[in-house]
Amino acid sequence: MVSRVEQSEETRGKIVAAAVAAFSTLGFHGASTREIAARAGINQGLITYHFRSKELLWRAAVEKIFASLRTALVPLPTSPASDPREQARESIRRYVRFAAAHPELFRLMVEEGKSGDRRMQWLVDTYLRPFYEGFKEQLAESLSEPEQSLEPHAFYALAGAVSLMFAVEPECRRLTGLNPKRKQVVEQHADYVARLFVP
Amino acid sequence: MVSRVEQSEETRGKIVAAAVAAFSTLGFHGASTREIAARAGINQGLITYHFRSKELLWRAAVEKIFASLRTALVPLPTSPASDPREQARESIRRYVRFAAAHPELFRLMVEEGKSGDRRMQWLVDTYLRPFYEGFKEQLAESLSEPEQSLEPHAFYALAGAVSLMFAVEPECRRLTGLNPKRKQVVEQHADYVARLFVP
DNA sequence: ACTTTCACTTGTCAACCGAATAAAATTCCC
DNA sequence: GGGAATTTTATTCGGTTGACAAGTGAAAGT
Repeated sequence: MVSRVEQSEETRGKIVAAAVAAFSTLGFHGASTREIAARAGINQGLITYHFRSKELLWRAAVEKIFASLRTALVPLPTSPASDPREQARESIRRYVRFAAAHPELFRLMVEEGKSGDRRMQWLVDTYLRPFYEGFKEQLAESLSEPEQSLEPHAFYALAGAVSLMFAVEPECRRLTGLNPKRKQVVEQHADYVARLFVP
Repeated sequence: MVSRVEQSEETRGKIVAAAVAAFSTLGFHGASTREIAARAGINQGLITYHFRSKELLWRAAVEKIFASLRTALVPLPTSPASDPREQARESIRRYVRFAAAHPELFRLMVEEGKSGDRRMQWLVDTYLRPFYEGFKEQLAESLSEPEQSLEPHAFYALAGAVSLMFAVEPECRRLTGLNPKRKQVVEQHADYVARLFVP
């Protein structure tokens, strides 16, 4: 962190991290650049300097979220011996672990998916569709069920079942007394959802 | 609609209806009283007049959403001949139909559930917990599975699987080409989720 | 008929926050 | 030490916020 470029990249990183949290919980309009700067512990002017505009910062935040999603779900070295259904279950478990560690993705997708504006369209076309196509392929391989037209239903049912508990973590805590961040709770949810979709 | 009270109640109704839509899509802070008044086609001053404050209007909006949920899920006259598992499936189908007709509930719950503030606590204690307790009872009756500790997982998995597709309707449209509001699509989702949770 | 009540309208206020920019200060690199 | 990249400080101009006070008109009560 001595060099200037490293310092600069660290600053950008702090801003994007704060932006991810702020945009996902407060929405695009609700999250002000001042708020983001405060959370990042940096100066508000730096946001314009590094990202030119709030919208471009938002895109950088979305990029970061999907980058960590790709990292988390990168295909494992397929052990040919194991049951394809068990592989599918493990994929779902990994998705649950990601949703628990990064509730921001679901929050942001719901926040943006409610409206049909330009940002949502960009988000779908740029990041969500590739992910969805990958999901369809994996579903076809692992389960090989003939209900092809059910793909949208399976996709949204899975995403919702996997993520909701972690997206509304404070609510879940108060309602059930369960802390969704505890590793044991995450694993229980992972196993529950995995067996639900791949009995 | 000649009498003064009828007129007044109609106005209150229009305001609350607009508030439900606005709060669920824009959040509490994002929805301004002016915006709500515009959507309701009434004067902004009337909001203060009828509800005293924005917060009390928000509570009225929440009350209205949960009232329609209770109406939609009121227990059917139990036909003793039918399979309890099929009854459970039908309950889930009715929940799906409600989520399709009223995506506002899920949107608002996610919007508020993300934070742990006073509004969320009031919402959980006043409306969500009674609903959750009812859900647990019905689950115990219909399925009588020994996995009691899985209730929170089942609850959130079900709620997410049921509702997400309709909560992000514009996104779903663009991503999949499917219109979640079409009756056929709703029924397909209802059947998919019902069979998923009660095979 | 006449007064009171009440839903409603209009106008306003005082505060606050919005993103973006410009200029000044600091730091690193050569 | 000169110059460039990064960061800070200060400001601009604008718009929006929830709430309220005073005024209007029509229905309700008597």
